[in-house]
Amino acid sequence: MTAGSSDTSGEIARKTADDTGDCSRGQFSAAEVARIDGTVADLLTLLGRAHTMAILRVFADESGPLRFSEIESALGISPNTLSERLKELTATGLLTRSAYNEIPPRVEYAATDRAEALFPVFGHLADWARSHELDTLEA
Amino acid sequence: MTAGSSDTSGEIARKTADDTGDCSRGQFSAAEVARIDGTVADLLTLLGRAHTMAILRVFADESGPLRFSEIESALGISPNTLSERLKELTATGLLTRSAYNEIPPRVEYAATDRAEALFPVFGHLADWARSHELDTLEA
DNA sequence: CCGTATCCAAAGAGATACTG
DNA sequence: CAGTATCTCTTTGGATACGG
Repeated sequence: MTAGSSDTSGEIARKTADDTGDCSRGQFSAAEVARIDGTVADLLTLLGRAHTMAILRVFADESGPLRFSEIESALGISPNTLSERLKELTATGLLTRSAYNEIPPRVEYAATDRAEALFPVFGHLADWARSHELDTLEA
Repeated sequence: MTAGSSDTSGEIARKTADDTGDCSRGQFSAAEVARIDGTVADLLTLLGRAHTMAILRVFADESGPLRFSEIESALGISPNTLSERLKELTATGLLTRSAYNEIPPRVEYAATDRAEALFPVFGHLADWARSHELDTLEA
């Protein structure tokens, strides 16, 4: 990581002053940009999947570890779907999984700092949605 | 769906209040938050679809109107898929479509201010991806 | 309690051919 | 040139039942 999250915030604050989002371009090689581009696309694909945002929002709301059944009953989704989402989110390092060998067995999921670093972006998206007042977003 | 969640957006904003000094957040009704939440989720679903990010990146790169065949050959995707994405993007107000009755016919697509306002968020996502150096994002 | 296995229905995306 | 019409293959998500 670079000099910490403060420089990221600074870059974010500068925002649209000069152009339309090629703040990553110019100082990075084409391959670098392509790799980051793919990463962002993959992330958006994951976030776009059913219930992923809802799951993350539950974690942002509770700001503490959650158990499988808690999320399941909070969202009302089938266990296999929830299991897949949790696997994906732990695989990308957005959630951690802690299993305790107890009876009854207990497994706790918690949001990582990666996820916490991502939450502000959701805030920016919410700002965007609010300021532009979309109403035709339904396909 | 998502019964029980109240002011999720406000919580997110408070936890990470070090962001770009953007507009006020925290005092919105549950219905308001729910609407914005759905809008953001819909947006992410759209952005997560195949080629959507690539299409928008082409527009961010060229910063000018583009024709159907230009995008088609630039990305190498089938015309029906591209047609769907363009319809979705124009429906959400991210692109405009201008048809000219000429021979040969000419149609130009251009990014709207909504899209331009969205590009910085992509920059934030890129910053996030870079600072956290994801490598396990592939499903 | 925490999942996995299996099956099924629906949506997504590409290839190809064709029209105004 | 700018799409649309089919067709097909794959991916995804849910219901249900069962196992550690």
